[in-house]
Amino acid sequence: MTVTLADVAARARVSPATVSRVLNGNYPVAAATRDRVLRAVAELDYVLNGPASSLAAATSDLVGILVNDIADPFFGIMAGAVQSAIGDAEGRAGGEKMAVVCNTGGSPERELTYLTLLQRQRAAAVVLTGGAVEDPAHCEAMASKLRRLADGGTKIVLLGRPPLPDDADQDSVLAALMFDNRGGARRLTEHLLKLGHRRIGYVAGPADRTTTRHRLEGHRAALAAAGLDPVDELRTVHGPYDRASGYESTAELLRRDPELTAVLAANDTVALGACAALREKGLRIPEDVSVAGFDDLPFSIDAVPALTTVRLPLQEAGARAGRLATCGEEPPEGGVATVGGELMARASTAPPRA
Amino acid sequence: MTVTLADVAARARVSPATVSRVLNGNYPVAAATRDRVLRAVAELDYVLNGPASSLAAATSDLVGILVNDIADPFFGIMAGAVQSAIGDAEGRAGGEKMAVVCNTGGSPERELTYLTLLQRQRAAAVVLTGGAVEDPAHCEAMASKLRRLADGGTKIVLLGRPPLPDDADQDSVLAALMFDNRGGARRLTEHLLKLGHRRIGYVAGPADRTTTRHRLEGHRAALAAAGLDPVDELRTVHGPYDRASGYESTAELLRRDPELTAVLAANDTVALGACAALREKGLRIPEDVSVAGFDDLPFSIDAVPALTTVRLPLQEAGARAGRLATCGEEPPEGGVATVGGELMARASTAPPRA
DNA sequence: CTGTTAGCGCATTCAT
DNA sequence: ATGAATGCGCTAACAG
Repeated sequence: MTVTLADVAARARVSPATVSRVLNGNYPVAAATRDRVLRAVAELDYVLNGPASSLAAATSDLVGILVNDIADPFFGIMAGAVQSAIGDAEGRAGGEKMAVVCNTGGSPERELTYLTLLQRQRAAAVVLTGGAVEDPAHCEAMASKLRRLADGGTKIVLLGRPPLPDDADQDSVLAALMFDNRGGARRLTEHLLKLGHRRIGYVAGPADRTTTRHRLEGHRAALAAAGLDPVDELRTVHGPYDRASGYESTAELLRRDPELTAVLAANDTVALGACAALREKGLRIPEDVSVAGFDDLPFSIDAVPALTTVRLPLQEAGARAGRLATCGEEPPEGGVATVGGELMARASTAPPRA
Repeated sequence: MTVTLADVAARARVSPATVSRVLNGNYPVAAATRDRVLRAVAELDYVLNGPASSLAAATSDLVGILVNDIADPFFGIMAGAVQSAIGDAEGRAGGEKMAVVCNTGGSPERELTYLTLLQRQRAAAVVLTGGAVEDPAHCEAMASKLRRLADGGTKIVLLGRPPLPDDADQDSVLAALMFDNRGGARRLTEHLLKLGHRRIGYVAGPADRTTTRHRLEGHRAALAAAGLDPVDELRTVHGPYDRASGYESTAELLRRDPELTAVLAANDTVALGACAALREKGLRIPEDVSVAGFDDLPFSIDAVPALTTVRLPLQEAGARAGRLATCGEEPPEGGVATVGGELMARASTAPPRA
């Protein structure tokens, strides 16, 4: 019923091995033979059996991309860039790697599950995007899972996530590309301080995420440098990285300190929710309250007023991660690189009212 | 080196067949034996070899989700919903299907390439999301590719895409869930007409997409019903489904007719670009020009003014597609179902100036 | 440059 | 309820 490589071989009057060789293109084959084989492939409408091929070769052309939230452009942009880089990397027809994105929904369990599934498929590489959960038990589980994946030949790349705490574990990852969340948040806060703000509320992400912690640390470092109380719990509220959290947390912040003159959000999406809450209270942005986000997602420039934020090179970093995963680029010194963010000062921030 | 099923069998003092049976859970096994096997699996840290398993069983647990643009939440939301539905569908541990999303970037070639890759993997199901390209050659190529996939046992579900033109081809797809793009666009235009608008510009999507065509048809149907020129080419501009297109096309529309009182955009993202262009020209929304989008993505309600649009049940439709793909739900009558959109009249539309 | 040979690791008959 | 035997379709030595 189904056409196999042997059928193609018979039709082209060559051995199965030869067919395999032209299909994989990694071995010299006479041009005439190759043509004959290719013609047979076309005539029989043959499609390679992936599982059989992976079984025999002990590797597959699958590359997994793990994301926390596929509906969030922050991840979508990175995933798209990784995928493009992986597709472009291959020259020969048929030699394409298949990049597949897996949506963990931010759940540690699903993250582990997907890694197991990818391990099962003998994935060629795995790119883990976004902040990691900092729970010790989960960290350990992840580290050992990654080590086993690496032992099985899977390349591991971290994108927007810090290297594993234990150096021995980190050895199993090819490279970690992290964003300068601390620096970005610090510059954002400094920008606000320079404008004259002293009562700044902070809508943070989920408490147990590295991204959340780093951004918060940067924010607090700037406050401390300005002689303000760096750990003013009154002015920090945690919540998910979504619009609703921005809305609710901002309302809460306002309740705690009605005199707030600025709200810093964990990311742009949260900032949008913050704006909505502020506006609903009759507060103008930036005249009454300044607002800033993080990431500079495409919609941020179209917010009204345009959102002050920190631009992260998601596209470039994603592409680089893709090249690293397919060995199209040398890993950075020590396997870790930090890519910076750029402060985009726009209309949503201004000096506080007098 | 790598632990195989045979190793587990040896450790558990049973035959490989028994191990296979407890792992797949589709065969009676004594509780005591099962425990012994599971313990051995845990102790040896065994992970099933996917390719080998797929080869022997002639099927895999991969489900492909094709999207036009993974960075666009329109697709992200659907993909996430499909993925959740697929994950939830499975009861037994280890029996998880692996949903993988493939980013075609809107390119017909990449769409075909991914389908071949999925065919190669003997995917259990494929969900094709978003509008289709209407080029006849590509349609034919797609139809034959889908038929071969279906012949190989892969379930095909169309999500937000019309059934294949040829009934014989459509037989190979399990179900087509389409959005009522025509009806939604028509209601949107009627809303504008009722407000008193007569000079309405339309920023359409790429010319060769079904979604584009249907939305445009709905718009024109409403115009015709109101006695206006339905095919006023002067007031229609095509472009990609992105912000830049909305920006540029709106500028063009304004150039053609500076007296425009409303701009209808192909989707919400495009509408945001349209707003930016309008604002830059010093035009107020909605006092000078009304604007409306389509889809009701999460950010639309936070636009200023809040965007009038048509809400599509992306989440629900995605979940349903996922259930259909995993046979967790009966296909609709005739294999085709249309899900409606809801007009969300918000602040970005108002009567034209007098 | 091409053919021959031997598994890759598992699911599945068929026995028992 | 369990074991033994067979082959899924392909790649990778090894010859020639």
